[in-house]
Amino acid sequence: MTDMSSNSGSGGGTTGRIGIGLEMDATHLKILEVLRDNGRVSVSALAERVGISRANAYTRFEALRADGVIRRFTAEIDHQRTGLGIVALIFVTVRQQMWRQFRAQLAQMPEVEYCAITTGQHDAMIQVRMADVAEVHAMVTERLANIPAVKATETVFILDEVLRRPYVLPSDRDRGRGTPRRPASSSGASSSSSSSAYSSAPEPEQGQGQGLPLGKMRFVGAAEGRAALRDAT
Amino acid sequence: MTDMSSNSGSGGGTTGRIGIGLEMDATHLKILEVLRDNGRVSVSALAERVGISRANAYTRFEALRADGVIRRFTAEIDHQRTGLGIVALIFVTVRQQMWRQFRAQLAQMPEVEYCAITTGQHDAMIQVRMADVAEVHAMVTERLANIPAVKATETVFILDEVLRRPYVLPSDRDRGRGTPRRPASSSGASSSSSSSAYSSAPEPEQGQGQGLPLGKMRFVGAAEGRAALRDAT
DNA sequence: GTTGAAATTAGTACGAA
DNA sequence: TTCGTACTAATTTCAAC
Repeated sequence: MTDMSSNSGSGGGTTGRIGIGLEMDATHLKILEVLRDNGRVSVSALAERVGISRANAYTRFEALRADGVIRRFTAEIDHQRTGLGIVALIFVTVRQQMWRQFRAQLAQMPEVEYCAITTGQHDAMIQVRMADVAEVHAMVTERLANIPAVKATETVFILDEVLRRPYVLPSDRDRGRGTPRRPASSSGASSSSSSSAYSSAPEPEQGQGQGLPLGKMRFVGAAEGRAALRDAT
Repeated sequence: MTDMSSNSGSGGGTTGRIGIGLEMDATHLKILEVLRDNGRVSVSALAERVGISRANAYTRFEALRADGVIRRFTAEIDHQRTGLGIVALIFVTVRQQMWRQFRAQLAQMPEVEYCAITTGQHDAMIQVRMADVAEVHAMVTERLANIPAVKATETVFILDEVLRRPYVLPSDRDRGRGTPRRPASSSGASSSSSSSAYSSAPEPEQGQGQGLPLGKMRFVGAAEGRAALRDAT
């Protein structure tokens, strides 16, 4: 369920083109904010909290839903309680031109909570939630390994989930600290946007000092990482 | 908001102890299933879909909420439409014994959607959602770099989010394929559980054949990865 | 885009199985 | 525990402003 491959005919999905058919004004964002914290509020209460009339709230609520800005409503649950307390990230290297098969196989695995195509050393990251560590091992070696599209995997375990917000909104950054970067509205993307591969090699462990801003930072592009995997792994 | 550090006094958060104060039977799981797909269903409709009386549905619904199995209800939104179409993963190496500070700084960053402490090469993974690539760059170099607890970062971009399920339930695996691993109920964890660090060095790029199940798989433990980072990076 | 009233539905409290 | 029913309170819908 919830197959998000709609925004990706073949490759680049995350290229911003916002506000198709619905102008995202401040009121709409405020509605989303309320709905993020409490997805079960009545539209009446929603109207009150946002500061608009009920009829207006109904109209906007339905518009957001119909336009697809709101995909669905869901419950956030405590996975410890349901017995799926082990979380793991599986980084997958996919054989080229077998993406379609990889995607198809993925849809058959209900224990996968999240899967994203990434730049960098690996091609995809999968997040799974399991009852214990042995199950993760079984999943990786028995199920993922049997997919021909999967060339290699690398698994790390999540020891603690520090932060888990339902989602981020453009209006959030205006609150955090005094860093309002963008007006958060209107049309096209701004400033520099060299689509995805963003590489800049760092100095190899120089200084190790306290607060050196740059130099310790790495933006791993697709080509660089894949070469490194071939040589060093 | 939504600080999940409650289940982690210091380190190991994801160690399963389920069903405290509430017996998770099949009915409860079915309720969660319905609520995952539609968090706004009325309790009446919920009762009908689960196959119990309304009174019972109210009781169980409230019990799940009060017991913390259901944390909150939220809306799933289309980030393209809100103007935050760029997603990035930032892998962070944290200076030892500066975790508390790292966590505190993280709470101050509203653009962070998810943060998990991981085993492997890095110490933590942060997921951010931004308007464009430049913003990610600014966030990493200007904000993360200024946190003394942050020793190094590695950023990859998400090209496409293939799958994004609200959450996984134990009952899901019984549907996917014929692999019902566990009865999904009752008390303690089972079988082998060597808490977290799970290491097993692979053959260094042998064969590269089509369907070799093992050997291509890597379980990266904490110690191994950190040593590799110190030497090779 | 807003307010007000009717119709419907949701939430609560009880007793019975 | 769970179910069924009746009562109360709220929400949604629809109208006119």
